[in-house]
Amino acid sequence: MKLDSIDIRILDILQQNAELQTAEIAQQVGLSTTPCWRRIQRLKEAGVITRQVALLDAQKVNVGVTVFVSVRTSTHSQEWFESFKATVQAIPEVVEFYRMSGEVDYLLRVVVPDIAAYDRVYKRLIAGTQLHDVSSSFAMEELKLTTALPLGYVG
Amino acid sequence: MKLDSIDIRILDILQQNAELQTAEIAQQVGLSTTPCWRRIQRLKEAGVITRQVALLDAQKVNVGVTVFVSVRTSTHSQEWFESFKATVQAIPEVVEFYRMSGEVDYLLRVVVPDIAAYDRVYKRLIAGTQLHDVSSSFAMEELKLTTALPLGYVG
DNA sequence: CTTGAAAATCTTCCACA
DNA sequence: TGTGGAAGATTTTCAAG
Repeated sequence: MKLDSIDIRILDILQQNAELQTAEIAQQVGLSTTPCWRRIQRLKEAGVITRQVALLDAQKVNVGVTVFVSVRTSTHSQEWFESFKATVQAIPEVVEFYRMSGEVDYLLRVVVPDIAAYDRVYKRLIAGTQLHDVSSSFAMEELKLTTALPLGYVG
Repeated sequence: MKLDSIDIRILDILQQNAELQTAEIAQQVGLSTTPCWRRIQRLKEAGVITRQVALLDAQKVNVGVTVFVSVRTSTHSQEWFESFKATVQAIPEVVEFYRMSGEVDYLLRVVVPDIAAYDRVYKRLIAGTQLHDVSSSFAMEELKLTTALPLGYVG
């Protein structure tokens, strides 16, 4: 799908705040509401906008601690991978999970209330699947965390 | 702020999909629309719900490549930190940025279209600030990535 | 908390330039 | 593409049980 500069501005706005009404967005991009509404519709249908969600304050829901977990494994069978993947995906404290290139095989971001809770997640991780090496790093300070993707590479 | 089990179910729903109308959410949690609407309002005012955003398809906006960047530094002055922080926060390709405990001082998640684009971000990172050691790992596969926080620790 | 309903606001779509 | 407006939904507020 082709996106012009107005589409990009609309996406930029919606990535910051999806509660704005169509008329207000239209005004900000210099359109009247109908064509703006049509563009947003098109962006959703094309799957550029995948969904709209509420973001919560991590402190206020008591998961203020972020831990990055690096996993190295020796087993590389498909069967093992499927089982490990399913285990990890089912843990709600794991909010990100990647297969990596380089030294580390997998990288996870885990959010928990405290170290004790992390330890329980850790035990759940290593239970069941053979992991060669698991190393945890704690985030001391969150300097930036955004869901807004950069839009400079579109088109 | 105290959250009961109905609030938690409402948050769970809104974390998945913030487009649902109040009446539908009310039905799902077994309430009529008025009290459900009031709860959502309260959750926003209390700052539990911080905002509502549109999520985009990373492939479709041409930033399908995720890179994790580990930064080690020798300079630890406040002045240096402020300057580094400002530099990094201003780079839109950096979507996450943490100060870490342990071996690595900072960890960044960067999204770009390809390796060449990453190299430009990399150069921008090391320009200006003295970095002792910068190591990049590429994500080969995104196994899980969610904005939904676990709600098992509330209350 | 529930129901029911009124008022204000938005979204959605139509006809037309 | 764009504009303006009509029709239909929704949100938001209120009174009363």
